[in-house]
Formats: sequence, structure tokens, C-alpha cells
Amino acid sequence: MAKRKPVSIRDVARESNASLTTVSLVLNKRDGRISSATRERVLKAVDKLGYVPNRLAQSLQAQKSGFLAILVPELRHVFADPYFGELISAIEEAANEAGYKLLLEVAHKQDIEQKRHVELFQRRFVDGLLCLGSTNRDDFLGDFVGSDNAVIIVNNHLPALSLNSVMCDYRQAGVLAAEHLIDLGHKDIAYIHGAAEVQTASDLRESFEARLASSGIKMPKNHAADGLYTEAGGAAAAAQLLKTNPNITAIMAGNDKMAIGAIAGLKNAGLSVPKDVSVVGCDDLQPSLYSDPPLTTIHTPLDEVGHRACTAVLALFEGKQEHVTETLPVSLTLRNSTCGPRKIR
Amino acid sequence: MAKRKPVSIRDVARESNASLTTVSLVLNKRDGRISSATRERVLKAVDKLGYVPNRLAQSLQAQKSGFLAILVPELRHVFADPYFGELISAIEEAANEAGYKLLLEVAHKQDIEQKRHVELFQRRFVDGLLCLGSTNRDDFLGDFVGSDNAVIIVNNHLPALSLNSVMCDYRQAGVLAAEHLIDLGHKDIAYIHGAAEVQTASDLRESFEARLASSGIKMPKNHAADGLYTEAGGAAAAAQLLKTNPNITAIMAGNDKMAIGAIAGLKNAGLSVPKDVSVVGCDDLQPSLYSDPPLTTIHTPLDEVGHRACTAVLALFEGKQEHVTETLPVSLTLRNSTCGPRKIR
DNA sequence: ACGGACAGATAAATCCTTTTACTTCCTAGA
DNA sequence: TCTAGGAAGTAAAAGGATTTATCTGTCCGT
Repeated sequence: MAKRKPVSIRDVARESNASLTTVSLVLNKRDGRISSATRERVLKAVDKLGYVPNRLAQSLQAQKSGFLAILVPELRHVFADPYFGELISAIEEAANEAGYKLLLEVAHKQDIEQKRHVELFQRRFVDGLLCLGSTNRDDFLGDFVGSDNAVIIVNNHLPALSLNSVMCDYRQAGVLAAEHLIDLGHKDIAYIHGAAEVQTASDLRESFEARLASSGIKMPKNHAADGLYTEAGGAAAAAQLLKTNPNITAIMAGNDKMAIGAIAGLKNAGLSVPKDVSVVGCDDLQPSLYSDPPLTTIHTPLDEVGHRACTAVLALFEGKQEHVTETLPVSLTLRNSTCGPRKIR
Repeated sequence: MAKRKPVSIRDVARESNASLTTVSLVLNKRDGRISSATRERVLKAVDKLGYVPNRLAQSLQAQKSGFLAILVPELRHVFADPYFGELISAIEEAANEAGYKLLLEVAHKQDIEQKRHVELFQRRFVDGLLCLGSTNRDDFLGDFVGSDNAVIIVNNHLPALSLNSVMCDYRQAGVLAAEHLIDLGHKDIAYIHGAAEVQTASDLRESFEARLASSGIKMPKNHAADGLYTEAGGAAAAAQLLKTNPNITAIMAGNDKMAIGAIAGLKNAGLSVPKDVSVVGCDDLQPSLYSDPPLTTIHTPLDEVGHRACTAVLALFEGKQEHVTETLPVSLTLRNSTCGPRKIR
């Protein structure tokens, strides 16, 4: 149990009667000019002592840490949310392939006030930063505009700031959802939205309403309710919408969580989904498969978003790219929470 | 956009006409012997140049990185699993409070074969390691036994290895679940288990069966099926159990995921939950609240497990503690997936 | 016998910070 | 006048690795 002190390159040099330089060259395979006899000696010593280079020292010297940070908003149990989880999983895969490690960073209010996020770079903590769940109110992101830090907004974009981003096409998502409901024959449609300060949430809603409008379907103000991005919020919103507008035959929700909540709310009110009211979600996360009924939803390729975002942030860091804005297409996943409208009266 | 090179303590020293030592002392508040005039000069320079100490250099010198690693198994979308997510959220909170950062580490086969997990310590990457989702087959964990590395098994324990651990009392969980079903009057009970190589899964099952047995209820071999720790597996297992034993009136599942899958499987077979068959889960994660019906389950205090595990691993690192084995009590969360047995025949 | 070329190896600088062990310079006491 | 001791500050080492520039020595050609 004794804290035995770690082996350094110095020890290897001593053990093998070579210089630090020689050992380093051998270990980094830049040993074109090292005789194979010396190489052997060095390697034997490395093996005998169980030497492994100190990563901190390497990073210090190389001026790069090999870390990428993932910044997530400060929400209760944020990592338990499959939306973030799926993105993180995808990012991890890509990072691992590229030999990078992932650092978790939660945007605690304090940290942001003290500009800790900028320090991440200044202090050489990380080589790049991936921002998940950003909102238009996160003005600390402005600190990165025009800086040479490798920062990317994942699955969102901030119109006010010119920042790099990789995201799904939420405008297309709105159109697809709207067309699906139109095709089924719905005319009385309600909307449960997430936070307005999330740009993609606005994109989704706007394009959804626009597409309905272009087919002559209007959505009055009271056909929309805030679902707070949670199941409970979705349930409450559904209940409220139902009370105000008993005639609605379909509900579109800004994400799967709210859609699942809405289904619970509707059932609670004695209605059947989809017979009485159809429900469409957005994201196509795992839970939508096991909701009852399984959720018809817009599939957003989060896996690919995560992968590309990670690749992009590395490209930025390495200076291979100056600016990134990618938008990936989405699709409709048909399950059982939608059908034609019930006959009213 | 130009890569302006970072400010170092040297620049501050030059700017303020002081020595490196002086600057360092001022910044670390060890400035008992520095005149306030000098202090002011230094601070002004720090401010003017926007100096922030390089974390890598600090870590190198302090011989501690300030990082803790979270090791998770290599499963598809592992971070999207609320079980891991909830633990990670809890650990993050505790780590943040203690001023530590979290590093994500996936136990890729390759890495394990190459003993990369040990390197995490040798290379001074991390000060401590928290292992989630470990199994009895993870014999690489043996490399940590008797080492002075701060390692902790989170919400599990490995009887073959004497490693530190913090976990829930899964034996108690089994007893509580069994007693609940016994109290309701069930006699024909089936079990959907997770992987046998997860020790807590075995604990749960053994204690569940033992408690049933002590009330004279036997569970024949064919009353148990493997749910693969997934919803799909749970659904398949339920279907199979039903086919072999049409008389079962209750199913206990090793975790919520499989329970939710089982409910889907039962509904699929035309049965109603809980009227025809009661279902009990284990974990009490978010989805169990929004399943239909909401799931009766064993509440495991994962939040507290995460917190304590993090605190413990820090105590180990700082040498304040030599060994840790904590077991936290669980409780029954009553929802609507259980009721008395239906009348058979 | 001598200059050039090349192989093999290394000293020293660098990355940045903290800390130990001095060095100065004063002042107060004897 | 001299000295002990405190105040203010600093040089240098340590922490561990990489890389540049340099140095030896050998061999070849002339």
C-alpha cells in the first residue's frame, strides 16, 4: 500500500546508460538515428521499470492537453436525460477514435459569472469545447466569438452569434411533422413547445406553423402551451390545451419527453391515443419506442450530429478548418401514436 | 483569429518588475511577506495581461491532476441509459463541490487488454477512478487490488476481489419486493433477471427467491428468464414466461428497463397490467414514472450512492481512508403496476 | 595526411508553476 | 558601534517530457 513514487524518463535513462534524449527518441519512434543495440537496451529498461510517460508533462510540453470538454446546462439529473446521453455517447466514440479524452463540464451559474469556461482554454485544460443544450440567453458564449478557441454548438445554433455549429434540420422537422398530420386529415392541431430561448425549438415551431398555414390551417395562440421540456410539463400542457380546445385532434410536441407526458395527460383525461388525439414527438429517443402507444416522431440523427461535432471541433483545433456550419436532414419515424382524426360531433 | 500565445507567470513578473516567486506567492495568497505595494503591482499586472495559471503546469508540479475518471462499460449508447446517467449526475455534483473535474472513460476491449486503466494512474491522468457497471468478469479490476490507487466500485461489489465499494442493499431490495407480492397474495411468481455476472443482480435474485421460499413459495427454474438488461429483452422474457407458465400472476424484474419491457410484452399478449399480471421493477428511474401503468419498483438511492462514492474516492486519494464498503438501504415505491392476483380458472 | 560526410548520441533549452533556501537591507536592542 | 532578527524579495531546483543544436568519432576519397 505504500505510495511508491512513479518512474520517470530519468530513471530509464540511468538504468539503460543512455541520455534522456535517446530514451525519448526511442519511445517516440523517432529513432532513425539510434542503433538497434541502444534501442534494445532502452526498451529493456523501460520494461523492467514499468515506465509510462507522464501525460501531464507531455501535455505541458506539447501545448495541448488531449482533452475535449462537453458543456451541458445545469439541469437536475442532466446526464440522465437520454437526449444529452445519446449525444455524449456519440461524441465519446468519435473522441476515442481520435485519441482524445472527454471532460464533463456543467454550466454552473457561478462558473459562468466568473468566466470559467474561457479559463478552460486559457488554463490549457482543454483543446476544444462542445456545447450541448445552449440557449439564446447563454451570452457567455459571446466570449468565444472571434477567439481562436475550438468551440462548437452541438445540435443548435445561435443567430445572434457567429459560432460554429452542427445540428439537425429542425425546420425540415417541422415541415415533416406538419405534413404528416395534414396528410392524415387533421385540422385542429395544438402545439406543446419547449423553451423559446432554444433556437431550434423556435425553428421547429415556426416551420411547423408555417407549413400548416400554407395548407390553410391556422393555429391560434391558445393552441400552444409550454411543456417546459419535461414529461410533467407535457402532461400539464396537454390537459390545459384540452380544456381550452376540446376539439383538437392532434398534438405536436417539441420533443419526445413532452410528447410522452402529453400522452399520459390525455389518457388521464380519459382520452385514447391515437384514436381520440394523435401525438407526434421529436427526437426519436429510446423511450419513444417503449411508450404506449409507441410514439410517432421525427427522427433526428443525434449519433451523427455527435460524431460530426466532435470531428469538427478537432478540425478547428488543428486549424484545418476555420468555420463550421453543418445541418443534417431528419426523417419521420412512423409508429402508433398517430392516426386520422376522430369525427367531431 | 490569430493564435496569440498565452500569458505566463513570467510575463507577469516582467510586467510588474517582480520575480516569479513573488508573483506566485501573491497569487496563491501565501503573501505574508510581500508588501502591499508589491502585491498591488503584481495584481495590476495580472489584471492587465489577463493572466491565468496554466493548469497542466500546476498539476505537474503538485503531482495531482484534479481529475477523477468515470469508467463505464462498453454498451451501445451507454450514456443514454438513465441508470448510468443518474449516477454520473450525482458524481458530478459531488466532484464539482470538491473542485474536481470528471473524465469519461469507456472500457473498450482494446484499452483493457492493454491495461490502459492502470495507465490512467501511472500517467498521472487521474487522481481517482469510479467504476460503474462492473461485472464479475472484469478481471482487469484485479490489477487495482492492493495498489495504492484510489478506486471504487459504484453500486456493485465483487466478492472475489477486495475492492472499495459503495452500493445499495440489493438483498434488502429482493426481500422488499418479495414481501410486497406475498402481501398482495401472489403465489405464482416469475423472475426476469439481468446478467448473472453482475453481483448485485445475483444478490437481488437470491434474496428475492429466498424470501419467497421462507413463505413457502417456490420458484421453479422455468419461472426465470433472462431479460438481457434491456426493454426488448424484458418484453421477450415476459412473452416466453407467459407461454411456459400461463398461470403466473406476478413478475419481478431485475431493473426498471426490463420491467417496462415486460409490461409491453404482456400488453402485447393481450394481458392487462396489473389486473392480469403484476409487475415490479427495480431502480426507480425517471421512465418508471411515465410508463403505463406507472411502475411499482424498488427505490435505490442512486443519488446518494453517487455522492458517497465520489466523496469516498477522494478520501482514499487523500489517504484519509484506507478502505470503504458502504451499503445504503432501499425502499419500496408503490405505483400502479401491482395489485392482487387475478382468480385463476 | 586531411577535409568532408555521416552515424550515433547527448547537453541544454523549453513548456509553466511552486517551493525551498537563501540574500539583502533595516531597525531595534545592548 | 555592533549584532540579532525580522521584513521583503529572489535565485534556483524540482516536477517530467520533447526537441534543437551540437558534439564525437569513424570512414571515405584524394
